Amino acid sequence: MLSKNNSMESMEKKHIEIVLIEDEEDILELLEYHLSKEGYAVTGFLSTENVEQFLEEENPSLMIVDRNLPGMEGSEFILHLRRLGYKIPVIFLTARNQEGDLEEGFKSGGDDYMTKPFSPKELLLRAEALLRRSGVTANNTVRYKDLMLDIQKHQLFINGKPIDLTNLEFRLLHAFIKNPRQPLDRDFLRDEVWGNDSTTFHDKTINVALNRLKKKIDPSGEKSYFAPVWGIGYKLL
Amino acid sequence: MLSKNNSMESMEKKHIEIVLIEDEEDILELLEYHLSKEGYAVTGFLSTENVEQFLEEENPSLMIVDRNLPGMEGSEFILHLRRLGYKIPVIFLTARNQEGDLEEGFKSGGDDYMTKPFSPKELLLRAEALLRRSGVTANNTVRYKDLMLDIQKHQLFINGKPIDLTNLEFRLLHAFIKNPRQPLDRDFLRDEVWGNDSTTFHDKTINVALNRLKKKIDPSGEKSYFAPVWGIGYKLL
DNA sequence: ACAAGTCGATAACATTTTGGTTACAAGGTA
DNA sequence: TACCTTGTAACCAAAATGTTATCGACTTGT
Repeated sequence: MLSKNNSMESMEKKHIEIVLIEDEEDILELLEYHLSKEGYAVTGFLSTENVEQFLEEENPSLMIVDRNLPGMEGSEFILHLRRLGYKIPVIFLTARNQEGDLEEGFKSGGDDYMTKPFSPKELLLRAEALLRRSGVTANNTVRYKDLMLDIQKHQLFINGKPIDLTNLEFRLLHAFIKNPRQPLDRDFLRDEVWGNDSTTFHDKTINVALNRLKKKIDPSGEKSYFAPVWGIGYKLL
Repeated sequence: MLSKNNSMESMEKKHIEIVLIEDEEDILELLEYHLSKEGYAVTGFLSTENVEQFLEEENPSLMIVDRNLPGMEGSEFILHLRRLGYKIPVIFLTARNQEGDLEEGFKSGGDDYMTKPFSPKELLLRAEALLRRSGVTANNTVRYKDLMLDIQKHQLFINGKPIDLTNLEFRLLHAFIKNPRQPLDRDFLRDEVWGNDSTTFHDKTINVALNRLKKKIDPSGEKSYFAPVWGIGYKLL
């Protein structure tokens, strides 16, 4: 009964990303465990380092941040992010419990504030409430293997590294990622990527376009994302 | 100094309505006092009775509700309101501190939860944070990096230095600051900045307008706030 | 296995599309 | 009128995409 319920929740929340910043490793692991169990996709950090870079690539729905971090203070970091225009919901964690801290946390743009020790259950409830209130923004991304296509940003990431694609290349790759391992024939690609209106459509247009795409996402040719299907078209491996 | 600050805050928040439901009269009065002092328009109730009728007439921005009320339980009442489609933000108050209560409060649609005794200061901070997250913006400035847009004054500040913008330039920059790092396509900008009524809309209108904006906010071109997204539009970096 | 035919890969070149910039015109406002 | 704002047009540059040619690889029939 319980496990069934959990698996159902996993299904629902699978796409919700949460960022966790906490320098005490055991607490970080504990929270990661609880959040993952609920079906959230959790990414943990031991400091604010690298978090900003992460945010440029992903669009997490929530951040849970310790106030007391090595290097940059948690609230300082959030204030910094707010100044940069990030509106992501934030729950602060703190060992201290002085009103000044509380105020600093909220004033720097936090949405909620929990004082250690707290029950994981309460954190989950507060996270859920905050996500509900924020109107959980579904992450508009499509993934395949190490490829990640952010539709909104119109950007491809390979292992987190951004790769610039042209419009045509983007549509082409999108078509393949939507149908992985499927041979896509030339007619389908013409409709899907180019639009079926073109009366004159040269045979080799697709070849050349795919060739350019291949070179851009795998210049050394070591990964071989695509394979030709003779007489039909191509497929994404 | 303090009073001056308070009066300024009052000016800003004057129009924000808060509903308070609390059966202990002394607590009700205490909270009414603190909230009013901050400039909120507070309406207090000793029970859930009549609240629904009140909501039909007014649109308060926040409700602060005791869990333990005569007649109908606070969480039960909020659940009832949620079922009716009310999305108003809710902060629960409770004397008890058992996890079951907490869960019931959040599950019934509450946004935050405070256990008595609590400091009025913390309640104010939490109320403010929740209002901010709900989009009730008492302050009308938008920031992005070193850009600060004062909506009311219709003025841009760069590192505190005022820069005069034309109407069009202001709307354009506002659109971008509201969606930082996102490519905004030409159709979106036409709707958002120009208004979709225009039948004849030249291709280059946006180019020229953005060009003028770029020159005005960064004459030397060293900061590169904007980047073109080929075939799509532009984005604010 | 081999030859012919078909299709894909690739590179070079051509064309089209799109963005940047400037100058000028139309309209509004002090 | 003298400005200021905004739209329009013209031109150029850059980027993206299409076209063509050549080569090589696979398939098939004998």
